[in-house]
Amino acid sequence: MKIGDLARATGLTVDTLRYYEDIGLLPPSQRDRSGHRIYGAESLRWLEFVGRLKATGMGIADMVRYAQLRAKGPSTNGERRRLMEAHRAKVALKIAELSENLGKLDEKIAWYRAEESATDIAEAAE
Amino acid sequence: MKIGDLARATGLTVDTLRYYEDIGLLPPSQRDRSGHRIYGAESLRWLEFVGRLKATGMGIADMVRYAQLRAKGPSTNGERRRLMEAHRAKVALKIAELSENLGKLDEKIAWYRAEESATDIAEAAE
DNA sequence: GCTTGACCTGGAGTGCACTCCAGGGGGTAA
DNA sequence: TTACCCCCTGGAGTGCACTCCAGGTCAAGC
Repeated sequence: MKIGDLARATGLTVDTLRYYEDIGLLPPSQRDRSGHRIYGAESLRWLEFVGRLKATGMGIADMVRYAQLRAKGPSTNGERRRLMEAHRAKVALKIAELSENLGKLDEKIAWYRAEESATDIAEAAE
Repeated sequence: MKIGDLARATGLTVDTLRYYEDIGLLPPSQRDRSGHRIYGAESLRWLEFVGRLKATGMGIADMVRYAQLRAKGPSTNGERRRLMEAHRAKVALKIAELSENLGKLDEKIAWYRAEESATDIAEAAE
């Protein structure tokens, strides 16, 4: 799989993939004899995982830290688990915050609806 | 209330408040005779609302749009309600996405725990 | 009367996460 | 063989949301 294929498969751009490699978020890939990057299925799986971390609000620096531990092998499992647990707690908090704010938004929308009804009635009475 | 008081009350910085005024997110305030900004309780309430929009991922440009409609008065109620409804839908989607990813994180954590248990057992057998 | 602290303005600088560009090479299809 | 598309590198540029700074005014406390 060449970089363009991986880009299509992940929804990222070719530029983003090269950027991820630069900063150490994507391990340096194999190259074919003309210097083009070649990727396997494991790159796709890793980027899907990275996408989930990103979707849950993890910053690049933290993801790179995780990637570095992963590159060191199974001896870092404990530390990686602790990172995931800490991140899980943040995500749970974020969900709680969003849910609370969703309630406030609903109140606001209900208020607007009530205002509009009041206006409609006032207009109907004219 | 002076700008420093409002900053303390909202948790924003003085710089951020002046920036919000510059871009039209905070209506221009009254000034005292030496040119210092003076705010009332309604500024605090507005900024709390803005904070909720921000916490739910609304960008500055959209918040400014909403602020402009608000400044135009009740005739824009319908449009403001529609903006809130559109935003509510995005927030609900975001919550669903986060919840799904929380599940995946839990699976990952469970996997690490299982690996660690396996390692413990192997070590105990040595 | 002088220092201190909060405030003012306009503009430059920061951090993040990309995104784009110039200048060049390689493989294949008409 | 020429046109086209994808790939390469190093480096500059972008958009967002602030954040900081220089140089200055003003009111209050010691």
